[in-house]
Amino acid sequence: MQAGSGKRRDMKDTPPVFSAQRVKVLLPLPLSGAYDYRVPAEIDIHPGDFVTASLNHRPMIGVVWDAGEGSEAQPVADHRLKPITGVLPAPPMTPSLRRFIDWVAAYTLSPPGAVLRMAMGSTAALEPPTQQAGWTLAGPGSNRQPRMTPERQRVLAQMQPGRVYAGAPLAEAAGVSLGVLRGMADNGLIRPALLPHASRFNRPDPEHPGPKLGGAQAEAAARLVAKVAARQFAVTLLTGVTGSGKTEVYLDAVAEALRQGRQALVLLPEIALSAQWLERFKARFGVAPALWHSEVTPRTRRDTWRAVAEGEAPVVVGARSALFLPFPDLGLIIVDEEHETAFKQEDGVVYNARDMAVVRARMASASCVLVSATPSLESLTNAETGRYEALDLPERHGGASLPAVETIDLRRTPPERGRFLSPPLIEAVTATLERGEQAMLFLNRRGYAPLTLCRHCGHRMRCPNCTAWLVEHRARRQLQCHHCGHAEAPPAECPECGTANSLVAVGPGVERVLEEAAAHWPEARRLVMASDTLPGPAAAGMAAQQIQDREVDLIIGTQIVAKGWHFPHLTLVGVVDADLGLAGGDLRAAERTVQLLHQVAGRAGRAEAPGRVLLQSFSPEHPVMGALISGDLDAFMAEEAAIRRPGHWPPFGRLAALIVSSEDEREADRTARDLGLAAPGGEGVQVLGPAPAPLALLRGRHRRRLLLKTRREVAVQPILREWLARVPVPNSVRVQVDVDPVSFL
DNA sequence: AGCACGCCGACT
DNA sequence: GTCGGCGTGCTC
Repeated sequence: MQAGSGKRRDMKDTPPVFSAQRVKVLLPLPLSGAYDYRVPAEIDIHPGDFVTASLNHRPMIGVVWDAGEGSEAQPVADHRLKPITGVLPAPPMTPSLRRFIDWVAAYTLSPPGAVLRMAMGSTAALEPPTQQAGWTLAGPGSNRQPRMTPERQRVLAQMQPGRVYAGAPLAEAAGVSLGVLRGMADNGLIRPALLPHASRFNRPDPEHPGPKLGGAQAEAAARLVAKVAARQFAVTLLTGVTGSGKTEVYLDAVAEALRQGRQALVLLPEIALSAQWLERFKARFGVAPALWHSEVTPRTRRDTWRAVAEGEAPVVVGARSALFLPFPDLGLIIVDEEHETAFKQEDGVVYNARDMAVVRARMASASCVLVSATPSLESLTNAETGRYEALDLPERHGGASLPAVETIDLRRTPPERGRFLSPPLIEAVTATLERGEQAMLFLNRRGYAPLTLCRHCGHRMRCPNCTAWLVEHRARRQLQCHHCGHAEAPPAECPECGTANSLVAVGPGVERVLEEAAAHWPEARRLVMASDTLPGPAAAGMAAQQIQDREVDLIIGTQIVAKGWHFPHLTLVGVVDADLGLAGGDLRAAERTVQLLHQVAGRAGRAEAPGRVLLQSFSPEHPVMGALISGDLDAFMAEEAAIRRPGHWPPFGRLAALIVSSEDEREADRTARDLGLAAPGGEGVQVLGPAPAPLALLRGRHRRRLLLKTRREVAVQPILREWLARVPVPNSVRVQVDVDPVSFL
């Protein structure tokens, strides 16, 4: 064929998917849409290609996007178009992922480029893979006769012709130093070579002998396997009490995805705390899966992204951002602990990974499984209406019984003054420790005390940047704000009235419970589990191991102890403040408290010994306590539904929040008021606010909230778009849109 | 996201 | 007189 103009003629003859000379390129920046670029004649372009082009005289990597339906209001004139400068040697982004990005952008009202940025992992991932240097046998051709030492012989014994070996493992296997290898190369015994594209991702073996599944488990697993084998979009809600073996059931579905030659993604709310989960995966498949979360190093990140795109990583376990990885053929998405609010991303693109997982599965014709012992009302409602299939595992695996839950009425049996453990709880812990069993005290509050107060003038130590008290961390001799980074040393005298030694700690945190525990049980080996005492996955995994190995008698922990750990020797859980999550006007406060405390309770008594759970409460008659005592969460959730349905609160209606924030309080107020005056209305549409956000001051920004509430059948996005377009927002003010808010802060 | 362009304080 | 502070605004 001819080159040059001939090539151009060929391109013009191809079906006009989009113009031969002009393509839309989406750049990973928060721009309003894709930009047009010129395609040079010598470059072959396809939708989804990763391309380089310059933006504002800077080289950028973007993705060739499909031609939009409507043209831009003012398209850039042909002669002003910049050219595409190259196509990167990476697998093109699949139509399924491109549609997903567009969908998420439209749903969350985010610029598509901001969503694309999440899907690009890092731009370094798009460069060709690095190749590692190694050694191979020199083979015939060298007629020299180098000296053959025992070291050198051991090296040669490790090597087969035609294979390339990495230096360090080879030297180690032969029991020699790297210098020996270098010397052998100098003598022509071996020569340097590039290692083949290293696959650091082992292929999990679906037929690896895993744990045997019981009757109900086997049945549920068969249902999930059938769904995956159908290669169609479907959503299943898998529920079952703690210890019923949900993980093993859905790992069977993962195995089926592997047999189908498709990929599987497992989303966990906090991957950093998943050491025990990974062990179960290895027990089932023989190898570890690929990991994806914010703490993965850039190098591994890049290799993982690449391996996913090339189909080399068949199973990925990750945090919510893994949802945007470039799977070429995704067959299954598992969302474990689907009720967890950690799936909601609150900054940048505000999205809920649990909900978006369903969307991604739909676009990939994949199966999606939502898993929880305490499912959200959203998912339960979807199961009830038949949108999701419901599968339930009713019993604890291996015949273990659920723990007995009781309340301790703090009005009748209060702790001693200035203490937080009531006599019945102290007695129960003592008895448990005397039997040689483990006990746990749960309090969802880090630090020593949530409030520091001047007993002389009543001054409270508060954060200069946020509407929040400073939390005392006594071990670090600090007062910390848990919302921004602010920390200061505890002052010797009250900053307000100047009285010395007048500041007192009010209320408990885990550190203070530890102090009290040390006084009651000085002999017990105590361990605090909180996000600030267990920095990172390794520390959390080690702590769990210590507990399993009975090197700890008493665990004192915040909510991280609720996260799916298996503590076989733990028989007593004491909840220091069961009322804690119920304060504040949050729509989901009761639901979340039940979920959290039920999960904590589930840590007790998993093995042979039955468990006992004691809830310290000032309102033991509260429905939340009733639900925990009876264990009938279904009835509790039905009651929640009955409360929310008449007012069209989620999931029986839709919500979107507007957070107006500015460093200038008056500007924030004015914009919030303008938005309120321009509020949309009509059938089934209501706007609440503006009102100061519960954190009216956060990181130095004044915040106001408006809430759009609509009937379920109303789409909120067009309403929001028109609303925001009507109101001018000054540059100093930011308006953040949160569709389906889960937090009311 | 960068990186320019733009108007007001302390230096050779 | 300039060097430079980072506030607004554009990038096909």
